Amino acid sequence: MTDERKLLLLGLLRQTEMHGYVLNAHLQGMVPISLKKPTAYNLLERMEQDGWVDHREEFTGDRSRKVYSVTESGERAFARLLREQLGTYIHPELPGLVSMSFSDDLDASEALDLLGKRRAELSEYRASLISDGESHGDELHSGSSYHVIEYVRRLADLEARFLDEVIKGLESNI
Amino acid sequence: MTDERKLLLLGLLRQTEMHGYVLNAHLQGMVPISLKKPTAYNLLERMEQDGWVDHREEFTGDRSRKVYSVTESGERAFARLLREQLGTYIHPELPGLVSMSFSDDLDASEALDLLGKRRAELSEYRASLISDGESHGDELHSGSSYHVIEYVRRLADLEARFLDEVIKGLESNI
DNA sequence: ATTTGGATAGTCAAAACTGACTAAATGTAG
DNA sequence: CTACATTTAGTCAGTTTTGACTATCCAAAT
Repeated sequence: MTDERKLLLLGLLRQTEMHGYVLNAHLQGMVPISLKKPTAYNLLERMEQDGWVDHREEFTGDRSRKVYSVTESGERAFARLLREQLGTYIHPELPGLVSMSFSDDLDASEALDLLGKRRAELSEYRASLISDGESHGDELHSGSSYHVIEYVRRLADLEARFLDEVIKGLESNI
Repeated sequence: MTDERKLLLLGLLRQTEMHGYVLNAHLQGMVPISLKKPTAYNLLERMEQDGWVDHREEFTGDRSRKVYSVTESGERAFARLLREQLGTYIHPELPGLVSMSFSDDLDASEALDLLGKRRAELSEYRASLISDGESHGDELHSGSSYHVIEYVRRLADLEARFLDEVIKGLESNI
């Protein structure tokens, strides 16, 4: 997923130049993709080597920070990556299904307990999506973002229904 | 996701001892999780170092293969991992959403083209799930597997609806 | 009998990712 | 004003993952 991460960084930097830490702040809690701090710094370095981004040193008081911005070449790379990725379907990995597949190796009552815990965690996550309401994530808010946010919600609901069905199935043969 | 991969390998080996290549055959096309050959070999090695699995050399004609099986300690590890993972919700990464979020940086007609291509690829994937019908993946077929398979289908349908909505949205403001 | 092509079995070097760490600046409670 | 916690900014070493490669075996075609 390197390319998707690069696209994300370029897309954010294109809107506002910023330094690594701010970028990171934007990334924490960004729903669709995970990009940890060290990865972000690493990608910035590599994109700088490729001439996609550029940085100037900024001094706040004594301390220097690297403020990154996108170059011409980076703009072209952004467009290319965007085209590439927009036109390609990649099907998501679904963590947690393996254990579910083996759940019959536990006795039903214990499996139920555990799935109940999982279900609670899912509810919590789902709730965090609701409470965000419209104010979610400031970034990525042009046009189709509404659809994206709605999609993330529906996916959570689908997961919930799925879990509930599995739980019901287990309950019936306890 | 190392732990989930380990759980998968242990779960398969518990059912039938086998050597790396067979394992790999089972893994290719297994829907929920991706586990490439070198990763599988690497995990087997590490789990052997931890005493979770064991192997004997088997000679077919001239050639030797390592046939792996799960040890006592591996059984315990399996149970522990299973409990851990069954009781934990991990929310999936959703590749492809970043580019969708930036789709407005292309003009609508081009974005539509590209999303059309993506949509076609999704359809193809969805169709491959249907055609598998009941015969899918032999492994992981106890109890809740029906739910898992059904869930994978519904997810694909949700993705399709989502894409269609985005496409419709773009069409309306072309 | 030999070449060709695919299935089988695995290895390795390189890339990608992240947990844990450092260290400076900035509050902030006493 | 000073000790302590928190935020800001970044680095690094280690683990994990994988693309690409090697090499053997078998079956069928030539």
